[in-house]
Amino acid sequence: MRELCLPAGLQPDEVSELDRIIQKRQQVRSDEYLFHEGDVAQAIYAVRIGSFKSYRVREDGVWQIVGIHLPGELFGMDALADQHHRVSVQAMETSNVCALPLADLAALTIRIPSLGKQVMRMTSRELNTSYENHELLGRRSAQERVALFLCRYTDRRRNSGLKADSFDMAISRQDLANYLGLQLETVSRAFRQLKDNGCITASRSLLEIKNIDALREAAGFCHGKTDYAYHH
Amino acid sequence: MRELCLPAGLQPDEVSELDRIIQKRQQVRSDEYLFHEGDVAQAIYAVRIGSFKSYRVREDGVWQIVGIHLPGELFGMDALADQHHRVSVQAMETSNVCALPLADLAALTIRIPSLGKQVMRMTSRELNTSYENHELLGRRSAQERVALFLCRYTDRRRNSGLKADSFDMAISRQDLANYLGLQLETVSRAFRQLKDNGCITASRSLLEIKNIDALREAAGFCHGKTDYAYHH
DNA sequence: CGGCGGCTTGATCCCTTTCAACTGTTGTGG
DNA sequence: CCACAACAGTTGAAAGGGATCAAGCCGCCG
Repeated sequence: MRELCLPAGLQPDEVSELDRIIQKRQQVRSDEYLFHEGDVAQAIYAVRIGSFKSYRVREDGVWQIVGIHLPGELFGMDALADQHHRVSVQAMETSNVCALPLADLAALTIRIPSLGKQVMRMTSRELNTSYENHELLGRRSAQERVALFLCRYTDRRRNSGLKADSFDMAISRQDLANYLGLQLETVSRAFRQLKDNGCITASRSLLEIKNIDALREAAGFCHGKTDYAYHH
Repeated sequence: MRELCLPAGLQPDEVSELDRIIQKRQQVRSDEYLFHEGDVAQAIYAVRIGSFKSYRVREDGVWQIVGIHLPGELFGMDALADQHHRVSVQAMETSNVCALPLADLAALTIRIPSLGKQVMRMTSRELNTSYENHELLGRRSAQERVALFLCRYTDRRRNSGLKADSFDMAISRQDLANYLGLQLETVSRAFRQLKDNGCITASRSLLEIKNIDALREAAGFCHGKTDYAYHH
């Protein structure tokens, strides 16, 4: 956990205590599930390596990705309302997580109050991300959605300590389209336009940000920055 | 606070203690602000009477409503990540809220651990609502969006102890359209179709649910229920 | 009564979806 | 090691749904 977001704001001895209890680090292969919608919650999870998607499935089988989780981020807090998960979570690549069992969490929170606060902070952050997604889906063209997604995604990668200007997108076009409320063909066309404008280069999975300012412009920013600048 | 959701799960003496501290009940007129995006957070709020909208404003002045808050619900948790609000909140009608000052909250949470858990629960719930909104905006037609909104909205009214089959919509068509990622003309047309199908009757602000099953069908439900059945 | 704002209705246009064909990459088995 | 299958992504053409523009309606308040 040491290098992750969760312990931020804890005392060193508290981190040690946390470390002793959180021994559950699990390796997860691509496409493997951590839990399903409706499951009784066992734990919340911190991403160490890799990335995950949260999604909901309708009765008619249509699914909708509602969240993407990068290293240092927490997920599973959807179950804190009533102990039942309301999304399913699946790895998008070979990944590694820390599980923080809910049983332990309750006890720990009493001994280490700042831990509860930290979980609260991460949940609030996820809420804001979801609000931003609402805004993204609200009234934006296909190209804006894709460009804005890339802006935010690279910012989040940077926050997670990952390469942000040239990297391997673990997210398939299909998943990306789904997340952005578009068809995969539309996403493909948006990528083409962004390539033609010199904003990016992209092969199957390797993505390179060539001109971040042009990308921001395509995302509909007047000027200025993406507002992902949470200070740690 | 007594009749609200927040104290659920607290001991009677804890509720009394909470009651003593939460004296800040404020009356809010329609369109009045509680806080703005960027403000340093003073408190989180519980709706007692009325309703509120959360929204974000882009640099170019375009705004997007991302949340709606009914009696018994909490809002303002967007600021728990870094003490700064990331949405603005405005009353949609004459309303009444309890403010729970963050300064007090920290101290209280230590004395009453279940209070922290309760705030956590309500935040998780808001997160799920936002995920549901993502799903709503993702791949649904205009009519489905409006019908589904009405299903969820009436369910939430019921949970809040309000009349759910015939009531006054505090939300303007403009706001509703914005929330649902549509144009106001499109919402108007969706209403017309739902009226013609006998699902609802609607004048300027009075709304009546005439046939909930037909409404659910228009919302794209195969069968079954809206999944707002959080148990208190 | 008259005018304003919120809402409705109509006509046209445009962007995204849809359907379909094609390309290219990955990986597997002969 | 190559052939070929299978899959992910790209590109094109046509269709449809919502946006946009414009006009009209109606309830409300001065």
